Amino acid sequence: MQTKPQGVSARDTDVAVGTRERVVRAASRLLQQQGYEGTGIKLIAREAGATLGSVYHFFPGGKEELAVAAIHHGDQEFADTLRAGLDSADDPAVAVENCARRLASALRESEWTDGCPVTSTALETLGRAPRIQEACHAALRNWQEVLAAKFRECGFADEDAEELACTVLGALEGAEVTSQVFRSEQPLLTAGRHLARLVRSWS
Amino acid sequence: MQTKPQGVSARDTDVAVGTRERVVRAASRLLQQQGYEGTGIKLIAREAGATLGSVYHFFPGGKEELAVAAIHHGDQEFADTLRAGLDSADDPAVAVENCARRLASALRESEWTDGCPVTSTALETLGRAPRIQEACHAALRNWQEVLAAKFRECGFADEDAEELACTVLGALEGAEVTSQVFRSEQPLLTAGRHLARLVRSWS
DNA sequence: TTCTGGATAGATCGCTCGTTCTAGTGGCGA
DNA sequence: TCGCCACTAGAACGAGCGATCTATCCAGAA
Repeated sequence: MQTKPQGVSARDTDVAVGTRERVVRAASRLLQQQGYEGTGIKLIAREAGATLGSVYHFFPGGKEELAVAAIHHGDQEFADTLRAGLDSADDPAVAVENCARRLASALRESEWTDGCPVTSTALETLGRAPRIQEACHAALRNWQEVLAAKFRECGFADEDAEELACTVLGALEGAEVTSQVFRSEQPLLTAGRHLARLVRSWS
Repeated sequence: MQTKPQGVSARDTDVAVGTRERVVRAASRLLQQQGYEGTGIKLIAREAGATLGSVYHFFPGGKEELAVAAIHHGDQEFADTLRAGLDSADDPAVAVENCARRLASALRESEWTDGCPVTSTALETLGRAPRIQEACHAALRNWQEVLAAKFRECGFADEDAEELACTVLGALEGAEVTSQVFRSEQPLLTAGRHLARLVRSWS
């Protein structure tokens, strides 16, 4: 058990949350915003209200092990967001469009910084950090499965559901990047509308 | 005028190409593969068969100025790829699917490393390097315009063409990232098929 | 031939990186 | 009460970063 966190004014300080969890949350947020190479361990520790010693105590594998844990965290968080959006409507086309709308709102509210939690890290570490790649792969698979489950529930054949989930997730991610660069909700909202049209073309 | 490049065995060495161009090409490739923070100026110089002095001679603005030039280079290269793919068929749906196929082949042949030349850099520098963001923004706009022109040629209304171009580009980029992480052509090929279906839904 | 300035060359600077190391703290079971 | 151990704390290390600097090279103008 950690002693009480007496960090002064760190952004992720939360008295009810243990040091390890605070570090993972800070790492997840910073990786999302600045990527793997651009994020230093010392900054993560400072933002989490922890010290370097604590970070290496919980993650003896260093930066790579911490990144893997952070990606798993972002994985589950994004999956929850996705599920919440999909549950907002029975019709799969409407549900997908609602997902896009929610992502757009969240993006604008974060000043266009909080996009997909793994894209940046995944691209930077391609072919150079297998553990991290594996975590990113698992995250994408997980999100595709969340989408595929919704489509199957709505009567899509297994293969159609799987493939559609792959395309919808990819399109949402691509539109999210576009929205971030353009600093506009429009690309995500347009993608949502077009994806709804695509989904409807099966019925 | 530069003297003859006498770099020994650098990858981008090409006797017919000036030092500045070799540096830009190497920078573009490395930014694409490892992102902005992960790519050192010294490595760029080495890969280009140039020295640090030459790099700072041509790019007194340092790493940021070099990155902007590299992104403009990747911008035009990718636009050419896109145009070539779109010119391969009159039917816009077939053309888009062909684009996806070509991107998938190129990706596999590069061992899944050569994806979109700006995504990684764009995400890493969000809100922290305005010049670079501007270059990425211009690149995305340029590629969207290439797609929109094709759609207009094929009889789409201006607004439909613009919006469809936005979604198609985003979907291709997202599918490309997915293909890179999965080390498989399938996500790009599936996205191509679905995008063709979407395009056809207008006719 | 001499001069000039674009281009090359690489040593060097201050800084930050990821990591390691030792010391210290405090709650809890024996 | 004592000892243990999970945890905190931060100084220190070598390596590599981006950037600066001086020295040199060499084609073509004068």
